[in-house]
Amino acid sequence: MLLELNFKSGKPVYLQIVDQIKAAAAAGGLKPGDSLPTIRPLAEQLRVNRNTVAKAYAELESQGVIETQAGRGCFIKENGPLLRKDARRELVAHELDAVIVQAHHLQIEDEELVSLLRRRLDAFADQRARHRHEQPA
Amino acid sequence: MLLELNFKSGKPVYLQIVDQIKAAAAAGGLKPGDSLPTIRPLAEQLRVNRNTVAKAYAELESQGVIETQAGRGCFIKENGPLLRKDARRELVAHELDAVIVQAHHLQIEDEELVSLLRRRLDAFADQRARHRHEQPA
Amino acid sequence: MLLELNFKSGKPVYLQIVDQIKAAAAAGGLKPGDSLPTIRPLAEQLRVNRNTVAKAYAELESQGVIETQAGRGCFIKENGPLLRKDARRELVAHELDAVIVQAHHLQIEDEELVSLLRRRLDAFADQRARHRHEQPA
Amino acid sequence: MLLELNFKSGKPVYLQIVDQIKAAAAAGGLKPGDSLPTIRPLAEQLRVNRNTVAKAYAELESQGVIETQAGRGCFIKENGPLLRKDARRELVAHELDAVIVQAHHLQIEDEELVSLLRRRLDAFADQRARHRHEQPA
DNA sequence: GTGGTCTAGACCACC
DNA sequence: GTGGTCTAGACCACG
Repeated sequence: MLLELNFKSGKPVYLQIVDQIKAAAAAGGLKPGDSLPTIRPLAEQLRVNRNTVAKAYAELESQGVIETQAGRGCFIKENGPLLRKDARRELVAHELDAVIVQAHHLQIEDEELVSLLRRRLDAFADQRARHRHEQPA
Repeated sequence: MLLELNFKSGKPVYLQIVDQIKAAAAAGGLKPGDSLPTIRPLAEQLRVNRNTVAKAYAELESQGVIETQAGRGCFIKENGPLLRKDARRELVAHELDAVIVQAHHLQIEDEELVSLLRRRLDAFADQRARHRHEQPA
Repeated sequence: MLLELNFKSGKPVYLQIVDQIKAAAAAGGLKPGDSLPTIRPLAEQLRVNRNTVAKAYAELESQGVIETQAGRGCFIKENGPLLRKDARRELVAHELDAVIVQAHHLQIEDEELVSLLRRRLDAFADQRARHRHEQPA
Repeated sequence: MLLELNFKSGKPVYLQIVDQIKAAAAAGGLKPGDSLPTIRPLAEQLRVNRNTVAKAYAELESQGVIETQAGRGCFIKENGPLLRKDARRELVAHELDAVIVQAHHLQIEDEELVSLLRRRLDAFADQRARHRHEQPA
């Protein structure tokens, strides 16, 4: 688990933490049940205030990505599907629309966008496979 | 020129204006020399504070997309530097990664994501076709 | 909108705010679109730090009860059902179980519990009716 | 004497123990003079740190519910003040209100809530019947 | 004016 | 040791 922060990006630090942990979970680097680094040491390592990390973890918990047990630590959650399929698809569709607009600005053809998506999906799948291989549990 | 604002997206309103105008310029809806609506009527139409539109125009000018001629109005400039293909692809790839992570957390399969993308692309194409039909100009 | 805090209850202040606003919304005292008191004045009135109120509002937003528009204020949301029926029922069932256990301890018969629930539901319905009557919009 | 802990509820574990023992005492499941399980086996059975059970027992003693006799064990004391019916009903009514608010936000109809309560009551009754059958003691 | 982020430091409850 | 709450005060982006 390696987090990299960019203090100049304008993106809130706590959100950078949130997104990187979500990405690690999605890529298989963090599996359900895994424990996250505890707040204080992580804050120290990242040269950030304790509360900033705490806010990131709180956000992750409210998004249902992790589970925090006061006095024990924070853990990656088993993911139970809470939203109904339609709602989930709509959320993603909304994000896709933003990408499409952006791609259109940048004069990237529709078919190229699709193939780009396939390539990135493959990259993620590879990562997950590698993680499975490294820690066959 | 039709701007659509989303007040709930969290994305700053002035940036939505900036991006949509840039998009229209990139897509050919606005051509070099075309005049933009003046601040006051546009603000009224969008139900937005005049400062917000002014800020958007200022941002566009500082990015070299438009040119304001005091007392006359604002005009689209000759198009600025277009990024190299690789760079543009990388930008979009980065955005796609974020969507992929999100889709994974929402337990949406890879293939479903691809088909969702295709469907949204089709929807956009339809829209464009309809616009061309309405304003054959 | 009148909030009353109990600083000795052990219950976090920000949660007291959250619960009272949720209750007001459920009882009809706050309707979709209504604006909430802004953070700073409310904090002053409640003799609480600004951040405490902000945390309460953030929690309300993440629960989908309110909508915050930076620079404008916070508003009660139109409620769109996000979770699917099953999941919602399960959440409530879980809370009911806790009450049942408690009632059982206190030697309150099943039938009495049901009639107690009916009485409280009626009380809420009355409140809502009164609010509708006071502000027939 | 059957204790059920919920590690995810946010409610401190030691308080869950305290409340359930108080409840059992109030309901007559534990009578004055009855002995409580000793700390170590109970901690083992509940999969909890011994300190947690010890803290619960200390709390119970300080509340005058139990009495610890060094070297012998812990016993239920002559009963403290049993709450009047009204007071007990009010406690439960207060908890029901919280559930009603929650149900309202989840858009669950009043009648559905009542039927949900009935269903959960039945489930509990079934459980009790099964327990009686298994341990006819 | 609004809300949002971050820091710093104190205190608490829990395990 | 863990996470959670609250305070106080600074700075920023937005309208």
